[in-house]
Amino acid sequence: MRKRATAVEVAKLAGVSKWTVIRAFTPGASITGASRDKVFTAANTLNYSPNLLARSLATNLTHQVAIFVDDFANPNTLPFLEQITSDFQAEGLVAVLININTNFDHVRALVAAEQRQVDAVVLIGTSFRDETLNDKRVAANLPPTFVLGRDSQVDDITAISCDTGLAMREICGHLGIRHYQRPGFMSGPRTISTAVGRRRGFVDYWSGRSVAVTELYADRYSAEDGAAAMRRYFGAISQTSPRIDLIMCENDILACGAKDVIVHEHGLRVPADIAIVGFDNIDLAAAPAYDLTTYQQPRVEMVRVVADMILGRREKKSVDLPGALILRGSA
Amino acid sequence: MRKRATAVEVAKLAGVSKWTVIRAFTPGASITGASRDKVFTAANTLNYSPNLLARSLATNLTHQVAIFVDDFANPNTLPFLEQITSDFQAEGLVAVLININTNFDHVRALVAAEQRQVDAVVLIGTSFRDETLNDKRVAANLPPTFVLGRDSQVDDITAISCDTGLAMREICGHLGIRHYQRPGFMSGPRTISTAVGRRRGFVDYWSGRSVAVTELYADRYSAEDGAAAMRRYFGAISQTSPRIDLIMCENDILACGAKDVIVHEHGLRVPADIAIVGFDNIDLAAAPAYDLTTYQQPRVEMVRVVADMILGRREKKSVDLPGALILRGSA
DNA sequence: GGCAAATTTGCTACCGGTAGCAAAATGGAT
DNA sequence: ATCCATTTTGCTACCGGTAGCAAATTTGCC
Repeated sequence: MRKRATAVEVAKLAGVSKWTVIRAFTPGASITGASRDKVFTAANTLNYSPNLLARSLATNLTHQVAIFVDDFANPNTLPFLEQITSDFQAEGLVAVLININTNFDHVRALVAAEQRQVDAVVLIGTSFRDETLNDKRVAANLPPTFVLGRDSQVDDITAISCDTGLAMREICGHLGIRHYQRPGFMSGPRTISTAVGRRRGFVDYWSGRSVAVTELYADRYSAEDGAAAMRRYFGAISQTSPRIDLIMCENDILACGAKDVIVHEHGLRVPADIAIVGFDNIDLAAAPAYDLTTYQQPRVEMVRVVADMILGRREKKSVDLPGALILRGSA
Repeated sequence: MRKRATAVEVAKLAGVSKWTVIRAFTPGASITGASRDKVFTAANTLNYSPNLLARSLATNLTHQVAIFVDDFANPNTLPFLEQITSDFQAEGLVAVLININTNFDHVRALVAAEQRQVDAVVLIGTSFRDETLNDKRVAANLPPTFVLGRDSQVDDITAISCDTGLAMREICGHLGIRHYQRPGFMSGPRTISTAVGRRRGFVDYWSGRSVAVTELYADRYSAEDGAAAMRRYFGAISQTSPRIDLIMCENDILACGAKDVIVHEHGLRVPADIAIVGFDNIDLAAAPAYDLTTYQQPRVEMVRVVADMILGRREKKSVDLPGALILRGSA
């Protein structure tokens, strides 16, 4: 790799001082058209553009945002990444993607993010344990931090999420009309608060009508784990007890796994024997094979809100945004 | 956000010079255990860790790698991102995710990457136009650049890909045994060279046996576009002409779209009426609803090779790595 | 043309590290 | 205790920008 030209070299070629070069590249700086032109032609021949590393060091602003993802199994992650990178780039921000896994825990990730002086941290993915957010080292010295698509119990962390209460009222309102009798809810790992929010909304609706909800738990958010949870349920119920006639899943990928087992392993009809509802509206949910009734998070708005908060155009304050019920054949 | 402590502040607290602090944080530096301890306790109370921005500026090494993605519709992107971030983080590298789209073209992306002084650029996703790789501005001043999962016609760009020739021989060998007669191949946009590689391998196999291959083209890599291409095919053939009995798709997501149309819109049986083969082995391909015979790219090895090349542990030279045929019910 | 005001340009100091040399401290042998 | 070799520590200069002040230049006005 050839060494990049610096402002000093451009200055020499253009016959000005390096500060004039800098000014030519600083919008709104005080500089005459003539010198700007001289600088630009020189910069062009040398293929110069300012070194953002040096700029960041001096300004204490990197325009880099760390995106923490711990849920690569969930296809919903990808459209969120697309939306984030696209919106951020339009604002001059760049996304540093950090994978939280067993080899690289949240503490290492936070240290890495801080060391690179990111302007903000955005957590996406549902599997963050609550303890993660409560970690002392987290609270200590953190750039502005946001969680997408789940609640935050931690003051310093701003949650931008889908209005779960509203979502569940809309979903259950629709289901109620269909007169389902024996609802079940499948959530992911028990410690995780997204689950809590969605499950609570669902359970509350039914307990308001004195109906108990059967609870299923998947180990992680993946189709296989959703299928496994469903199999455990079928294995546990006796022929005597009445089967659930409706399963609401915490997200689509669990719902897909559940549907695979319901249809292909038990030959049941959806929604006649068991209705299924998911959450997130992943691409797969629209496939004829799944045809899932689900709920679309307001992804575009959520990301815009985060961007606005990072750029200081909007107060950092947790918000719930309304999503949209997507009616399909499964419920 | 509280201001981070600097080496000078730690030095003051520890009663040493800032260079001693730096040395305490430099593996292999010449420093006594005693002063290292003093420094570490001081650093601990101040929550200090070195500013990597400043380090990068001084060393001309950022340990940041730009990942260019232009194919967020393809679910295969996500496991690649997972593998890359995971492997890179283990090596002390960090991934800067850059979304190439109509608002942010490859030239802007390259400028952004250069300005941030990334150590390398990795292109993933299939939709990069060949012109992208040939762009003059690209060749000019580029950090080491790699393409994952496709060929490179450009010398400066190292291609790490799945051995397409081998893959097609394995796939077609399996198909040949089943005695399919009228093969079709569905590829993505015509300009893209991944398609060329896979299609050529497939077409060559059949032309070796004097069988013509019907060619279908999808506009982009998504299930919808795969479905649309399939519909166009069904719309175009007359009842008289014999239908294809096998469709090989350039990747799984196209294959899924194709299967949806074949099964749900035309009521045909897979593989009895039409066999389907995909490529990539995305999660979805394993779902009972799709049950797709496909080909697994050697993702882990590919990413390790890229990491080795970036870190200078291996010569930068295009390689083809062997993948694995995944036999399922669709062919 | 002269002069004050406004604009443009150049300058020093700084962001927080690193490289590599010089000075100081330590250790071992006599 | 002395001397020399070795290790440790401190220092200057630098990476490529930015901030903000001072000097130089241009402009507007009479």
